Amino acid sequence: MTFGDIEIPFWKESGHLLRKCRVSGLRFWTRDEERDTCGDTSDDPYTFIGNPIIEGFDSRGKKLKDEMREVFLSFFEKREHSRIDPYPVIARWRDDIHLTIASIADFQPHVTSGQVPPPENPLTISQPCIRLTDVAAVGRSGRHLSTFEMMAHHAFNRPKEGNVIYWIDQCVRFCDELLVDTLGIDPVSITYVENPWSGGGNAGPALEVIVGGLELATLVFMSLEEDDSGEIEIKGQRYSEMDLQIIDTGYGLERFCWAAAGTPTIYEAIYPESVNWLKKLSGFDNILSSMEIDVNMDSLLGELSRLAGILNIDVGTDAEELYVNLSGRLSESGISVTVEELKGVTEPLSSIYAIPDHMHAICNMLGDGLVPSNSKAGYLSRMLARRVCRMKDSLSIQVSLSELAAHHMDCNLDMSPFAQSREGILAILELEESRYHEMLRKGEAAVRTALKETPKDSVGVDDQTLFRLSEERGLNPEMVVSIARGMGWKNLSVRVGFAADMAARNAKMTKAAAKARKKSDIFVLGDFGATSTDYYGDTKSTEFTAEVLGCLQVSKEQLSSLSLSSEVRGTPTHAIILDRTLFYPEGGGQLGDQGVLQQGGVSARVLDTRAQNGIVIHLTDTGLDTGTIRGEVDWARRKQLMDHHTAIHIVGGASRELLGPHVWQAGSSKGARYARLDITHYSRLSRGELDKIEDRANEVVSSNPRIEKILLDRSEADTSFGFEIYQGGPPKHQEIRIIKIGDFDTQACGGTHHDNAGEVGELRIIRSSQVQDGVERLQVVAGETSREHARRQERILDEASQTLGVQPEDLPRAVSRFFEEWKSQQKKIESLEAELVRIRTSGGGEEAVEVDGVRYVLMEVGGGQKQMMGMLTQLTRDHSKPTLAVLASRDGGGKIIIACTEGTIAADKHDATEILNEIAIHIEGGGGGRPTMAQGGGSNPDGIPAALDAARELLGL
RNA sequence: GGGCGCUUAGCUCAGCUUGGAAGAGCGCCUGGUUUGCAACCAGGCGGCCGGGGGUUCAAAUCCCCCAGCGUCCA
Repeated sequence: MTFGDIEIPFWKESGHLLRKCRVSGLRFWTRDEERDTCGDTSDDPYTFIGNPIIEGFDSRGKKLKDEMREVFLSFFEKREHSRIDPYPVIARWRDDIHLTIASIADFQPHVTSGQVPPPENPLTISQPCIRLTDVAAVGRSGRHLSTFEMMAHHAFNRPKEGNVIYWIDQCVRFCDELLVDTLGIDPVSITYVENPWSGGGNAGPALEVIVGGLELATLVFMSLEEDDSGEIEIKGQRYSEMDLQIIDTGYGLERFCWAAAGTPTIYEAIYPESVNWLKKLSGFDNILSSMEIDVNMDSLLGELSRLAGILNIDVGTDAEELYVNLSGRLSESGISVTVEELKGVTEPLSSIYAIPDHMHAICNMLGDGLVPSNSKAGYLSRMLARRVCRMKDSLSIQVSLSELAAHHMDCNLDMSPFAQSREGILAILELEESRYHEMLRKGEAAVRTALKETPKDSVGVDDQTLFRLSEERGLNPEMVVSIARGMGWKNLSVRVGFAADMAARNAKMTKAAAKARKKSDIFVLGDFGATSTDYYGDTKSTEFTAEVLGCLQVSKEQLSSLSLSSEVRGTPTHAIILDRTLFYPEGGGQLGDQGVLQQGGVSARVLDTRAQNGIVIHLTDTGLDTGTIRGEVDWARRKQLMDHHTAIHIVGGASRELLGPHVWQAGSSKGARYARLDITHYSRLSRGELDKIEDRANEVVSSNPRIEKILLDRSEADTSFGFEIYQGGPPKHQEIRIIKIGDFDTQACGGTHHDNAGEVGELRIIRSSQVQDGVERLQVVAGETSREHARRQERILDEASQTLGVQPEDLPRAVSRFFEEWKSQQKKIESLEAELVRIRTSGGGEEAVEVDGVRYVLMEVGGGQKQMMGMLTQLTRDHSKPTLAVLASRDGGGKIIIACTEGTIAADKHDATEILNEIAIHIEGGGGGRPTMAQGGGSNPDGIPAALDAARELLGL
């Protein structure tokens, strides 16, 4: 028996036969003696369209989903599974993915690695998931969705400890019983296909459950983990058995609904209200009747679904290519439509189908408190919102994005589990749509500029231009072409294959970027045990004795990878490891402690403190021997760090309270001199809003609530406080340290905090800036730093107002008056200079000599380059007086400008650049320009007369 | 997290590749034309070319840093 083969008693008991698929070559189990394909191949059409394979469900849409979900969950509840609530679609407990992509994602990595026990065992859940990898196929394929619910039953077994809930045989029995007995599916139509699964560091045998050409579920028996010395090899990676053996199943709720509804596409089964509404709004029926296609619509759509499912639409698949393909395949099935007709029907239809799917994803994401942004998870929601905007534009639908959302929430969503309010979602989407329109508006100018060199009758745009417009301006090729057509490039189109090339280009760039990424431990720490972290015991104690376990030299490479903060004074030479410490190592955005370690007569300054794998590293300026030391933490600095850290929690809580549940911590940093907090928010913050947050935060400080520090088990922390506690990022340990500031704010945090909020004293939000779209950075000072900040501000004001001789409160008015005066004086100087130029050049002067019809003016003048330019213009503008002018000034190291009247005999006879190059040596400089106008400068102003003499000589004057 | 782009007149943007007197359209002001409006004609006002450093005789233009804004990918 090879890996992936599944031999269980159930097969025999239930009359299943083992077959090998003649198309895919995979082994599968079936009750159908005649069957020779596994069910999920290009030879297995959907059989349920117009002919549901699951009976007894008359409803559609949300009601159908609710009923189907309930059947599933209660089925497993009756079989000893505990039902648990779904997790958010934003996977904030993980740092490797942004979105929840499967039910098992809820339990990765902490539960699946065995660190933390599952919340229930066995359990059943229906987890909303979002996957954007196939987003281009949504609406086109008839079955792809970006948002779906993965219904699941999970069991976590520890066979080595004799703790087995159930394994493969029982799992398949549950599945089969659900499909046949509860949902009434014809047992003969079910196939179980063996197809081992691997991903995310784990692997195991798996069964795909296929009915009517549709994969309804996947049963994964996760039993292996990556291990380079493991015995089992899958796809080039070696694996070994892991202690935890996990039943990981996934039943596609929407697919069950589709199979029960038998509609032409999955979208009509789950979003019927939205599809009908959008059809009406876009006048889709009129489009159809005007085309006079002689084909039954439902059978065309059913056929399209079937074919699209088989034709394997991937990201980057070219729509054009697909159409040609589809049209060909349709005619094989006896449906005759041209590519153009097909497009006319399916282009609008694919948008009508995709919009509700995308809205579902958007509402779920925003409901979980996500803020659209231009990076990370926020970007995903923006991308979907922009796709919807484009699609509704192409359908010429006159409703706003937020109206679409309102309709979607009314028909398809239960808003009660969400953190974000309905109004909040609508407000965010209105902003998103206005941003989209702003981008389009700016895009027009970008397209015009980019196509400047392109002839109006071109049929294509070069690839580079399209790549750039897409990456820099957010204009995809179709948008570029449609904008350009509106501006006169009537024949433009996107070349076939471009979309695929662009996807390939992105994939290549991503791959290159991923290669560059790498992170590793800075210090080699060998066998040192974890340091006892005594700083948690009493955050106020500063003196301790400890044993030196080791002392390492700090190398140059280590120093540079440490990237020390600017608050570190001096350069660490040694890394000292103790058995216990009161020095808090940099972590959770709080900088490391400083202080001294004393041993006998030797005193080592601790410049910074770090931690690596639980071992605290004291970075010092002197080495110490093994033995006892006495340590002292710099209390003034620690107090300031604690002030800032506690203040940041309070400001975060106040922001969330005042701005809304979408406010999450996106990063933070706490030093002794200042602290900053990055929060997610969808618009810039006004000073007024900052004041309100500051006031609220100070209110909390002065009400002086107790700050509790609670140690909890991971799963206990999750259930009692929710994911909101992970503001600082995904938890990394099984034991969670909770910082609870009265009833005001609760967060998981490893930092040092006061025991009472009042110890912060006072805090101020100095300013806010935007880190990226959707993330605001608040600069906070607290305690002594806050007072120091106020004093510094006053000093600045005093200094400035003394210089101007005004009272500080008059400063703004005085400054703007001075600025205005300065500008108008600049104007006056300019006009006076022009006047001077007129005077100096009007007479022609004694410097002017006329030879052979050319007037020569050589003179030394005062003033700068600009003034000389003005003179030259005066001298050489008059075509009736051909002139060669050489002006020189001692300004700034010496300047020479030479010009002749263009288009006259003066220009024919002389080359200004040549003359300049000949004479510039006298001022030790150089220069250049056009034959009719040259300018240069040098570093020897006293050479000016010599230069002018040289010019006279050169010109034979 | 990894890229790319933008910042020039009140507004929308050229100019930057290849350094050499800061531009266009719209708006605004004055005058003309018109019964009036719209339109048109002539003229004018309006610029720390985002900030700081560097290279250069010379920087809106080339290089570096900072700030603000936009955008793509994961």
